[in-house]
Order: sequence, then C-alpha cells, then structure tokens
Amino acid sequence: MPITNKDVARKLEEIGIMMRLAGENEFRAIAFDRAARTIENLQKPITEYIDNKTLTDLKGIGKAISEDIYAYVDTGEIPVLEDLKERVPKGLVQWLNISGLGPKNIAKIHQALNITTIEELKEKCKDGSVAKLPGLGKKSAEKIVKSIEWMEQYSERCLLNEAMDVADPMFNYLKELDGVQHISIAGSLRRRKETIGDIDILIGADLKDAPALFDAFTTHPRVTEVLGKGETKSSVRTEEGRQVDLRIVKPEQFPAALMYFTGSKEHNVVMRQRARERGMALNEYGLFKLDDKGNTDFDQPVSYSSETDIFEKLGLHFIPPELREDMGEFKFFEEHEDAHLLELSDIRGVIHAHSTYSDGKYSIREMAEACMERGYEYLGISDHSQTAAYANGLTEKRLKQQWDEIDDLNETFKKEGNNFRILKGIESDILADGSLDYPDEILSQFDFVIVSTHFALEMDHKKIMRRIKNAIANPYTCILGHPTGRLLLKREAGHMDMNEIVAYAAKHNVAIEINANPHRLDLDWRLGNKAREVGLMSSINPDAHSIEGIDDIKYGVYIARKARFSKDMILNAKPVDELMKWFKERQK
DNA sequence: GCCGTTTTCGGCCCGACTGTTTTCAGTCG
Repeated sequence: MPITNKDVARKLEEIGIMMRLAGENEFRAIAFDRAARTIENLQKPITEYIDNKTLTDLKGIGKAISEDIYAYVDTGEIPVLEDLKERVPKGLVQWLNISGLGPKNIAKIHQALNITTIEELKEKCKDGSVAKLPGLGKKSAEKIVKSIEWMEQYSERCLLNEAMDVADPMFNYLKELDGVQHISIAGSLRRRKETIGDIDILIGADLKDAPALFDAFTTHPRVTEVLGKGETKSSVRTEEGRQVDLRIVKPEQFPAALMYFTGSKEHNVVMRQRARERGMALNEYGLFKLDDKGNTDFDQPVSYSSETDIFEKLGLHFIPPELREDMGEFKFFEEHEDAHLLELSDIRGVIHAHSTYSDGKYSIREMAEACMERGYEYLGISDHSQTAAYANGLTEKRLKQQWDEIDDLNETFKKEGNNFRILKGIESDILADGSLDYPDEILSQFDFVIVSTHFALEMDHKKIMRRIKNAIANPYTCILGHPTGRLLLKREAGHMDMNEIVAYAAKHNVAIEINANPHRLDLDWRLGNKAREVGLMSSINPDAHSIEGIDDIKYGVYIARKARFSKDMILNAKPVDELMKWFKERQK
C-alpha cells in the first residue's frame, strides 16, 4: 500500500505527542505538529514531494523532518520515533485523554510510581499515592479519578446534532436573563465541526451582572456538576455528560472575545501573527498596539465594533466561522469579499431518501407530502438495491411496482395542482468488483442512480480504489453516496485515497454527495479545496429513512459551507428540470 | 525543529483558572 499524506501526518503527530510525554522541548514538539498539519492539508500526494526531493519547500518542514519522512518511506520507520517509543510506554498516550492531566504530570506520575495503565492510575489516585507527589495534592488526585470515571461513562466527543441539542436549551435560557447584552455560541459548535468536545457560550454583559449570570448558569436544572467557577469563566457538566463553558466579557470586548473563543486554535495563531506583523496584538479583549518592547500595550486599544472590523484591520474580509480552520481561508479572504456559501434556503429538493419499499419507515406518499410541507419541489426516492437483503433491497419485480406507484403519485399531484415531482432513483450497492446491482436495461430506466458501498469496506487500498473507480466510471452512475463509509466516533473511513476519488469523480461528471446524516457527514469537508480545484459537483443528501430524517439536510448544509461550497456546486439547489438535464447529460 | 526586508540566534500566541504553593507550574482553549 502506498504511503499516504495521512500516514505521514499521523507519524509526525505521534512524534509530537511522544516528545511531550518524554519531557522534551515544547517548541520542538510544536514543530512536528505544524509539519503534520501542513502535510494533512496538502492537495497533492506527498509522494510527489518525496520523489522530487522538494519536501523542504513546504511550510514547517526543514532538513530534520524531511529526513525523518525519507527514512519512513525507505524503511517504514523513523529513528526518532523508535527512540521515543523505547523511552515512553505506549499506555501513557491514553492518559492524555484524561481532562486536567497533561504531559508534565503524566511523566511525573509514571516515573514516581512506575505505572502505565489508566486502571493503575485510578488505583494510585484512590490509595493516596498520587496526592503525595510534589506539585500534586488531594484535589488533583480526585479530579483525575473523576475524569477517568467520566471517560468510562461517556465518549470524549459527541456528534454535531447531539451538541446542538445540549447547547440550544442552555442558550435559549441564558439569552433571556437580565443583563445579557450580547450572546453567542462559540467554539467548534459555531464552526460546525462534525464532532464536538465542549460547548462554548459567550456573553457580553456589564461585569456587575456577571456573578448573577454565573449563578444562573451553574444552577440550571440540566447541570449535574460544576467543574469550575471564576469571575469571567465557569464550566459545568450537563446530564448528557457534556461540558459547557460560559464566559462573560464586557460588551465592548464581545467581538474580539467571540473571535477568540470561536477559534480554531490554528486559525487564531495565524490571526495573532498577522496582528504582530502589523504592529498590533490580538487577544480576547481586543486589538492593541504593541509598545517599543513588542509587548501588548493595553493603554493603546485599536477600536473596532464587530468581527468584520477586526478582520479588516488585519487585511481580511469577514471570514465565516465555518471556514476558520487555517485551511486556505486567509489567502481566499485577502482577495475575496464573500465566498457565497450555500444556504439552507438554496436547497430546492430532496435526493436520497428511503421508503417502505426498502428499509424506510414511511410510504413514498408520506415522504413526498413531508417534503411538500417543507417547501421542497421534488423528492428523489432511492431505496436499496437487491443485494442489500438486510435492508429489504428491491428485486426487479418490486422495482416495477415502485415505478408504477411513483407514476400514479406524480399524476395525482399534477391533477391536484401541486407543483411537485417524485424522481425514480436507486441506491445501488457497489458490488465487490465495482459493478452495480442491476443489469444495464434496468439501470437505464432510473431518473438517477446513487452508488454506495455497504459491505466489505475493509478491503485493502488497491482493491477498494479499483472497486469505487469502476462504480464511478459506470455510465449510469450519477452520484457516489457516503464515499468512505465512515460512522463518526464509531467506524473509521475505508482505506481509500479520497483526493484521488474526488478528482476521478469530477473527471467522469459524477457528483459525490455530502451525506447529511449526522453520523456520516461524508464527503468530509476537508476535501473542499480539492473538490473546488477539480470542479466536483455535490448534493446535500439526507439519506432519510423517516420523515424526521429529511431535516438532517441542515447538517449537510453546515458541512457544505465548511467545505466552502457555493450553490452552483450543489445538485439539489437546482430546479427539477435542470437537475433532470444534469442527470441525462451524465448518463449520455 | 523551524524560521528570517528587524533576526542565521533567539524567539516561537496568550490569558484564565486551579491547585499547590507562598510566587508559580500545569492545563486548557
């Protein structure tokens, strides 16, 4: 299997983590983090840079790291990493997931007590050994036990929709309280990441009102534990097991603080560097001039009244929160005022939905009526194909029944004066060799064909690439469904090279859906740059198995925005005639 | 370990909170 960008990035990341645990210079570790990020975000395969010996042209990769990468390609090993592995026991890496415990104390506890597993750590916290160590105490030990117990019960991150279900009621409760002048969700939730750790909420209020607001926050009925409570920040755990942080800043500081707490960390680092290059310092309180020693001069604030103002002072147009990941947004918004991101209101119809013909909960008619109620103009039904027996996949005979029913329904809608249309589609399994699940004479009768893998996802790289490419090249294929088969927080993506698949699909005029189910959100937004470069079309598909599932479209729109997709790249932002034309052109 | 029209050496983003300390280290975001 060839070396992928992800392989190299993971190795470098691992080195950074191990270095911290080994107590090495922090900045040396940061250098490896940076190099890993650069490689992860590359749109070309790293092998090109390796073959041309141009690795050091990349930002953050110098002589030493380039040699590490060459060694990895040649031998499969990196000497510095092998050396670290000898010194740092494997189990310690897991300890980093314990909130409140960092590399320094991990090294200290490991060395003093000679333990490596989380179970041993929990024991040693309970029997008082950890509390006796210098710099640690009873409270530290208790905190570690609590964190471990929390980890045992809940996973560290949750899905975007779950986070919104926790955040929305809290937000709605807080915004009505006296003294709140500005309020916003911040953090990764505002950036619409596909999974969320903590939920951040920011309030702009007079400081005299802060204590009462924090009291209201920490005593909210859904709060089960108060993790911390200070003058500007409090943290709680809710009954869902999620951590919610509330910060309160003065109203005039709100825009800078919102920017700061929205992140991402990587985006903020670049923002601060840009501020420094312009003789200013940016922090959560605002923008300030630097004094002659290069320190932040809090007596010399630079005035602003919105996030837009701050961006402008740093030579940028407003960057939508979804794009603040240091994934090319700086270059884009230096030059462009607006990315014209897709809006939920741009979506005109639903593609990829299931009915009782396969494993959906509702009839075609019920699904169609639900779409009409929501203002959509069409519904592309795509039940499972025959191989998906577990999902009641359609035999050719039952397909014909479904087509008759759709024809009847469309006629009825027309008679009733409804400007609504059901399209005949299928979600065809991609068989092991990449062929589709019906003969051509059947495939040719669909309005559109979605192709998806549902089994044998763990094939090796070469096989799965051939399988998917075969499916894309099939002249009847219109859309590739949930391309990697990943289930967020549950199942890893398959071993495919998605940069290559995106390019291959674009070349064959096949769209790749953004599966809007919050468990999938696949195509991944990180492929947005590649997709735009090669002119890929996409579609925001709910993969709805029920009426409620249709509303998942909003999560797909969030991800499309995060990928910096505009309306013209999205199939179901087209009116039905244009959409049908696109399908026909593709199948010609 | 990386980087440089201020720099090839000396920085590298920065402040709040907590707990363990009597002035600061560790962690987090």
